[in-house]
This record gives sequence, C-alpha cells and structure tokens, in this order.
Amino acid sequence: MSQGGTLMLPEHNDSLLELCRPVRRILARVGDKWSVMIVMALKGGPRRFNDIKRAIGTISQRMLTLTLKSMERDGSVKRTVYPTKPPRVDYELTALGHSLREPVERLSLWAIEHEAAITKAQSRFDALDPQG
Amino acid sequence: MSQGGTLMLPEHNDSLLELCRPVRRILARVGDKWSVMIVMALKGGPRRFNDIKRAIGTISQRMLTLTLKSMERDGSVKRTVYPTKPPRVDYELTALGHSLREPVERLSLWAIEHEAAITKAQSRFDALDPQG
DNA sequence: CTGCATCCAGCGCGATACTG
DNA sequence: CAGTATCGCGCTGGATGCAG
Repeated sequence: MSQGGTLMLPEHNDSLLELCRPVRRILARVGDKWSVMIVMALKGGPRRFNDIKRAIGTISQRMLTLTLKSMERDGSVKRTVYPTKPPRVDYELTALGHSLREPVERLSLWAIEHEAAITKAQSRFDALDPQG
Repeated sequence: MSQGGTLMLPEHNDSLLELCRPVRRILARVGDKWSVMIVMALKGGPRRFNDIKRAIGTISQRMLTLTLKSMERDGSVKRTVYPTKPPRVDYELTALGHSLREPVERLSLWAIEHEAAITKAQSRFDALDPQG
C-alpha cells in the first residue's frame, strides 16, 4: 500500500492514539541511537562486523552487537556466519530492512532540509528564555 | 524538494555517516516516547493542555510539559496563552510541525503495515534463542 | 575477528506534592 | 487549569576485560 498520494491515517480521535502504540514501538527502535546509522551503513550490501564498526566510527562494540541483534530479532537484518578461521560474520538488510529504508530516508531528508530552521528556532527560543 | 520518485541520499560511503548526526538528532526527538503522539494529537488543530493529556491518556503531566516545551523550542509547536481565568493555553502545530507530519505518518504506515511481520519475526527469533 | 559479561555514570521518565 | 520542584528507579550506553 502507501500508493501514490494521500496518507490514510484517521483524524485526531482517540482510536488514533491506539494505533500509536505499535508506531511508537517501531519509532523507538528506529529512533534509538544507532539503528538508522546501521540501516544506512548496510544500504549498499552485506558488511562485516568490524567494517560496520569502522564505518560508523564512534559506536562501541557493545552497542553495535546489541543493535544488530535487536534488528536481527525484528527481522530487518540477516546475520551470516562463515565458519572460517578467524570467523567472519556478515550482516545485511533483509527485504523488511530494505523496505524500512525508504521511510527512514524520507525522515532523514526532512531532518536535513529543516536542520537549519530547527537550530535557528532553538537559538531564538533560548535567547528569549535564558536557561528556562 | 523530495520530489516525486527517487531519494537522493548518497551511497554508503563515510561522508554519509556525517550526515547522520543531524538526522540522529532529529530522530531522537521524533523517536522519543511522546513526540509522535503529540504530533498526531495536534494534527486536527489547536488543543488545550489537558485536552491533549486526556487524549493521550497515559502521559504524565511532567512529560507532556517537557515534550511540548522542547517541540516549541524546535519550532514545531506554537504555544498561545489566553489570559483568562482560569488560564487557557493552546498548542498547535506550526508550518514546520505540519511538514513533519508527512514523513512521520509515512513511517507510521510502515510500522502498521509491518507490525505483524516484526512481531512474528521476534517470536521466531525468541523461540530459537530462548532468553539469549 | 567476533562477541559476551561486568561495572558504572547519566538521564528518561513516572509519582507526588505544591504554586498562580 | 496550567505549570514547577523534588525524588527515585530503571534503562541506556560507554569502558574494560575475557573467550571462542
């Protein structure tokens, strides 16, 4: 679905807020500190653990492991172990993971487009409301 | 921008990950526990503080205040005080706030569409990996 | 190379009580 | 009705060390 034009969410009644729970669950995943970076890093195809780690640069090993595992649990990342020596583990987006890319990139574009406006609004706000 | 078809984010090189920082900042906002629910609640027009609170139902007064304030700071919510007695305060989405609705709803639709698949993937994963 | 366990600091957020 | 202040718990996430 989500064909061409209009979006089909209901108006602001309370049943809408019921819908928000799964949405929130997902957004919490996507909005956590690293998921989006990982989606981006895996955009071009399979990558190895330390390759991803280097690409992101500032992520700790712990958080990379944890985030990858929860994304694997969600079914958006596939983990493949090659029993070589030393071991090699590849991660890649599943179909579900790739389908997530589009809305995520849309939100990313929004963020990039409006970053300046937001920063400016914040400065203005902080000027009027010194440490409020 | 974000005209019709394809998205224009760069491929998975490292400069992309630079872009991720502002994106992450925004997603952290959007992905926090309440922002989306508030965007949804304000979708139809201005609402009063306790009206929003009732609509969401489970939000604490503290978090509603804090989230509204940070959204106001971001420039996505406008706060209007009517000096009546008792006081009345309306909150509404600004143009920026409304522009956020579209990508947020897109992600919401994704979440709704794929919730079942995700839940199923999680069950399957948990079955294979008992409390791992 | 990959990835788990442990320890620990910080803050997100809810509960509660109080003000104009 | 709208908003602030305080307290406390639990989770997030970084650092470090160990193991296959």
